[in-house]
This record gives sequence, structure tokens and C-alpha cells, in this order.
Amino acid sequence: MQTERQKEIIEAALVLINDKGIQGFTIKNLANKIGITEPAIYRHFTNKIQILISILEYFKTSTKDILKKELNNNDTSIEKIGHLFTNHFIRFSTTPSLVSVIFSEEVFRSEPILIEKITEVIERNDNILIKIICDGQANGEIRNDIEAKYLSIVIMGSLRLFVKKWQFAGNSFNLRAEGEKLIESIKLIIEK
Amino acid sequence: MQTERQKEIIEAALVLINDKGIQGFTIKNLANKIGITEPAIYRHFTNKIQILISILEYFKTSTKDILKKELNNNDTSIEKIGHLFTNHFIRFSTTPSLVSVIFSEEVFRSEPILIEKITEVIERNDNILIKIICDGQANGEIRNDIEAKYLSIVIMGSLRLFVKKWQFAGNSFNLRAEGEKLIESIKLIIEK
Amino acid sequence: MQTERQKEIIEAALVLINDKGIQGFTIKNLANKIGITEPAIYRHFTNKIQILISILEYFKTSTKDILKKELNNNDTSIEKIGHLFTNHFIRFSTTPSLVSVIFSEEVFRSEPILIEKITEVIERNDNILIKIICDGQANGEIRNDIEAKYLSIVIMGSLRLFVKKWQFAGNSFNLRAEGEKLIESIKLIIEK
Amino acid sequence: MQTERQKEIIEAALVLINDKGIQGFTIKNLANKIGITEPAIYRHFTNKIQILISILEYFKTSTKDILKKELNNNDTSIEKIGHLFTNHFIRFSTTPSLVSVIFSEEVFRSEPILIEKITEVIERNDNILIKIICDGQANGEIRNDIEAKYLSIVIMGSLRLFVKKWQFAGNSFNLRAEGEKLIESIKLIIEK
DNA sequence: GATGAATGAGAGTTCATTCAT
DNA sequence: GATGAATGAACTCTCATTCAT
Repeated sequence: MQTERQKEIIEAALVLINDKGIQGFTIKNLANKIGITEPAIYRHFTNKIQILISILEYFKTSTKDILKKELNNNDTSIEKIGHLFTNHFIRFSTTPSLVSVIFSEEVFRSEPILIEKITEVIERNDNILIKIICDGQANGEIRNDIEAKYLSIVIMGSLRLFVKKWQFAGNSFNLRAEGEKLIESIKLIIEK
Repeated sequence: MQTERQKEIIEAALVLINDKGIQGFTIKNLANKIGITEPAIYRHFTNKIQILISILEYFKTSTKDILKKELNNNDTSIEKIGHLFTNHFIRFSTTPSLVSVIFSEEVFRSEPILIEKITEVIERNDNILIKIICDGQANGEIRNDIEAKYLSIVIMGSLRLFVKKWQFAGNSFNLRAEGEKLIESIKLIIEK
Repeated sequence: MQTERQKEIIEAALVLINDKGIQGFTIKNLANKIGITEPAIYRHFTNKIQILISILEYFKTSTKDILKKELNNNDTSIEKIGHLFTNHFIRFSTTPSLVSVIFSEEVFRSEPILIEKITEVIERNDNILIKIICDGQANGEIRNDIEAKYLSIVIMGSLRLFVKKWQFAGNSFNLRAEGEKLIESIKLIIEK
Repeated sequence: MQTERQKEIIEAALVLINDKGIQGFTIKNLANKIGITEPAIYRHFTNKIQILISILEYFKTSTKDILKKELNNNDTSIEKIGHLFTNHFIRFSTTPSLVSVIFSEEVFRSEPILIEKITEVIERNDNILIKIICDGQANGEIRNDIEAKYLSIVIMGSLRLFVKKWQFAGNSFNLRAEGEKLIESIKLIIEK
């Protein structure tokens, strides 16, 4: 459970990281953004690392929801992967600052505990995607001349780079609309 | 154009960024790594940003060589893209610290001049890759049911993620050997 | 004169000072130890200094009792000094945290009002001890080749150092039992 | 070996601790006292604890000189102890700030490494004093109805309290002159 | 070419204390 | 009586950078 202030701090942190990168994520900037003093932050988080951990936790939960929803419905595997993209696009369009977190492992290199946490998130997501692909290969939807592991790299790599480009372009194009074409391309690529 | 010391500084900076991320790239760490004092660094670079610029310059040149070589030989487009991967793998295996630079745009977020520089590098490379793909589509080697632009995202996204995973795994597997399978997968994906 | 909570706070403060020294005596630590919040402390004491003053007051009263009892009974002077030691040993064994207060004037260096207060306590005790010694010298019990003032330093200095060593040893030996030998030594030293 | 600046810092730290206690010993106060900025301190000591360690080291060396000198000359044991007092008095008169260090173990309670260090200093000095006393008892100079261990407490306790009183009185009396009488008293007390 | 010494700015964090509830 | 939230001041320490030598 998180208090209102904690949520506010996490969101401000997200925006800060998105706008100025890790270097811009300081307690002072954070406090200024929210309109309180620096020590006040420490009423809500014991230290800076805890804020980053909460961000990852936040991301982990929201990603899990997306992934699990796909795993357990009756769509075809191809459709599932399409939804995977769509859901990510929706999520990032709504909260562009999330992009910085998930695609910038760099942010979390400073502390072993953070590295551990993000590795865990990434691995879990990879496994779910690979499971979807394997299912698709098993029932003849997805091509099986390429190992699921490599297909997952192609899929996630494309998704990541596409979103990264959107971020680099200052969110200047419509992620979802433009993304549709990427989804179609991915589908053509993986189908049997 | 560069003195021995300057090269030494750039290489140490690369290693530092690779090992500990941006946060670990301080003038103090840099000086310690080389075995000189901090002010000595300023004999060779006017400031920290210039070091980062030189790193990008260094990367730009070495990438240009790889790309240009491919563009102007007589291989098929598919082969060119295969070589593109292979050459990157060789380069990263030789100098693993380069990975952090090219795939962690985060590092260069602090200064407008750096953002400009890296955007330039990325765009130039993109254009060259798209050119190769277009050629391949024109002469019937590469599938043309997917726009070159999207194919380039799939290709570069896969390459980036694969190398990133290698970095995250602490360079623990053989990038080139494992990478062969990725190259084969990419070839299967893009061929007509 | 003191509420239950006030006593509780004073005792917790004593333990804190004893365990971690002055640096460990913070309002936060104090509140944690008692299990209330920091502002709650201020319901019972107007500020931190008042807590220290209360500690001194507390110590002053309990010391006065010991000393006065000795002054006004019919024991010989030597016996009185023996009891002085014994009573201190009992008191410190019961409440080890008191040691830090009385022998660490350091704690009270921060504020003039505290310095004044502790000086007063020390002087008063000194005077009572000197009175006992003088009486003993007058009636031939105690050697008079040494001025009472210096004998008092020898006596109090020995007592203080002995207790300090006990504290430094983490209260690991039996203060009272071991202390018996010190009392015997002091008696041998001062008797005529 | 210590640089001039390091010595200057140690001496300023000593004065600071003496004047205002531990609480007054801050990097800021230290820097102000010397007339440099706070970061400059860190050129000379890696951190605050290192300064305290150096103070102890400094004290340890100067005490060792005093003690060793006594141990290895041809004076009687009683004379040795007399010199011990005199030398301490001279040392403290010259550098009054030293008093705070050696008699305020409190200062060093904050860090385990400091506790260890000061315990070591104290124990070593104790052992040397006990050795002197035992020698004196063996050759019939010093009374042997009291164990050396307790005599050492009486001697060191007296010395400490006397010096402490001098400090508390704001160094207002002549330590050495007044101290002569204490030395005489101690001699009377311990001689056979 | 390099060093020792220093600096202004700012980092994360803790302190005693206040105030509305 | 107590709490949650906040604050100004101060803390230790690190940063990139400068300058005289």
C-alpha cells in the first residue's frame, strides 16, 4: 500500500528521470517538483534507493498485469503478441516517463540491490514472452524455423527500439498509431 | 589527431562507464584508473563533456568504417546485413566497454551538445542500414511486404537487445558464437 | 513532581547515552526506544535541554540521599567513605546508564545552563566528601599528612576511574564484588 | 609522516574538541578555524574518522615517549611515578586541548574502530604503569598490602580527576605548581 | 606534462523543533 | 496525549574545475 504522497513522489521521480535522466533525479529536484522541502521526502521514503525500488515495484506490477492478461485469454499466440505491443504503447502513451525506467537499465546500475531487482523484472517478462511464442510454435501459428529465444529477442528488441526512438523524438509522433505498422510487421515476421 | 594520453583517457572512460555506468564516470575515478592526478586530465581535455564528445567521435569513426565497407562491396544485401552483425560482434568482443556508449544514450542526456551529437550518429547509421535494405528490396533479395524503415527497427532492435543482454550477463557468453544464431534468424526473417 | 511518561523518557535517555554516547542521544532514538513519535516527547519536555536538566536533577537527588545519609549517622569517617563507595556501586549496578551521566561531563558541554548545573552538582558532592574527610582527620581516624582536598581527589578519582573501567568493559564484571577490594585499598590508604 | 596541513588540522581539531566538546567538532568549524573551505579538509584526510584516528595516534606516540622514558631510566619506582605526573602536567599545560582527548573516551564512542583504538591506548598505558608499580613492590619501595592493579587505579584516577578539574576550571590555576602537591600526596600514599 | 592545494556548488541525509489535527 | 507532515539549519562528503608551481 502506498500513501498519496508516496505515489506523488514516485510520479515526480519518474518525470524527472524522463526529462533529465538519472543525473536530474536528485532529492532537491524531487522536492522542488512536489513543492516541499528535501527533508520532507524522508518522511515518505527512508532513502533515495527506496524510491527507485518503489518505481521498479510499480513498473513490475503494471507489467505483470499486461502480461498475465495475455497469457490467460483465448486469443491466438499471434494476437497475444499484438496485444502485448498495443498494451505497452497505451501504457507508455499515458505515462511517457515510464519509458526511461524500463529501457534505461543504466539508471539502476548504481546499487547492487537495484541491479538485482531489475534483472528479476526483465527475466520474468522474458520468460512469459517465450512461453507465448513456444505455445504458438506448438500449435502451428508461429514459425518454428527460429528458436523461441531468438524470436523473443527480435520481438522485444523491436519494441524497445521503437519506443526508444519515440522517446528520443520527444514523443512527437503518435506512438500507438505509428506502432500499428510495427505490430503488423512483427506479425508478418513471426507467423508461419 | 589524438595524443597517446588522450586515447588512454578515452579508453579508461569507456571502461569506467561500462563497469559502473555514468555515475562511475567521474574525473577522480578516471584519473585513478590511469594513475595520474585529476588536474592532469585537464591538460588533455578542456572539460568532461569534451571527453564524452571524443568518445562519440571515436565510436562514429569506427562505425562508419564498418558500415561504409559493407555499402561499397559486391555482397548481396542479406550478406551485408550479416556482416553488419558480425562486425559489430567483433568490435564489441574486442572492446566491450563500447557497448555502454552506443546503447546507453542515457549517458549523453546531460548536455544538449551531446544529445545533438549522438542523434547525428544514430541517424546516420539508420540511414545507411535503410539504404541497404531498400537496395535488397529493389533487387528482390529482401521481402518487401514490410517497409524498410520497420525492417531496420527489427534488425537494429534485435542487435541492440542481444548485445545488451550480453552486457547484462557480464559478457559471460561468447558474443560472436552465440550471435551466429541470431544472424541466421535475422536472415530468415528478412529474406524473400 | 514527574509524570510516569517523564520518568520513562529520562530512563530511556539514560540508556541511550550509556549505550551510544551523546551522539546516540537524539529525539528520534529516544522516541523509538519508548515507542512513541518524536513530537510526543515535546508534550513532556519543552526541549532536549530540559531532558538533560531533568537527568541531572534526578542524579542530584539520588546522590544527595546517599551522601546525606552518611553525613548524619554515627559511623566512623572511614566507614562513611566505605559506604559512599558501596552505595555508589549499588546504584550503578542497578542503573548502569547513570555512569555515563555523572562521569561524562562531556555530555553536558553543549549548553551553559547545563555546565552550570553539573558544576553545582560536582561541587556540592566534593564539599560533602571533604567535610567527611576533615572530620576524620580531626578525630584522628584519617591521616593528616595529606590535605583533605587532595585526599578527596584520590578517593573520587579512584571511584570514577574504577566505575569508568567497568563501563568500558561493558559491565562485564561484578562491580560490587570487585569493588570491595578497591574499598579496602582506599581504606588502607587513608587511615592513619 | 604528517604534512604541515595535517598537523594543523589535528591541532585545530584538538582545540575545537577542547573548547566545545565533540558536538563542536564539525568539518565546518574545523575548516573555519584553519581558514580554508570544507572540501579542502578532504585533501588531507579521507574522512572525519581518520582525523580522530590521527589524534589518537598523535596522543599514543607522545604518551609512549613519556612512559618509555620512565621505564628505562635508573630512577626509583616512586620517582618514576612522580615524573609520570610531572610529564603529563607539562604536556597538558603546553597543549591543554589534549585533555579532552585522553579523558573523554566519550568523543570516541561513535565508531567501533575508534573504540578499539582508544581501548588499545588505555590498556597499553595501564600495563606500563602496573609494571612500574610491581617493580617498586618487588624491591620494597612501594607498599605491597595493596595489589598493583588497585594502586594503578588510585594513581591514574587521581591524575585524571585532577587534570579534569583543571579543565573544568577553565585552566585557571597553574597545573604544574598545584600538581606538585598532588604528586607529594600520591608518593606518601604509595610508599612503603 | 604533471602536481598539490584549493574552491563553489551541490549531493544525500539527520537534527531539533513546530503545527494542525 | 499523541500523530503525520513538514521545516530550517546543519551535517559529512563528492563533484568538476582552477591555479600556482
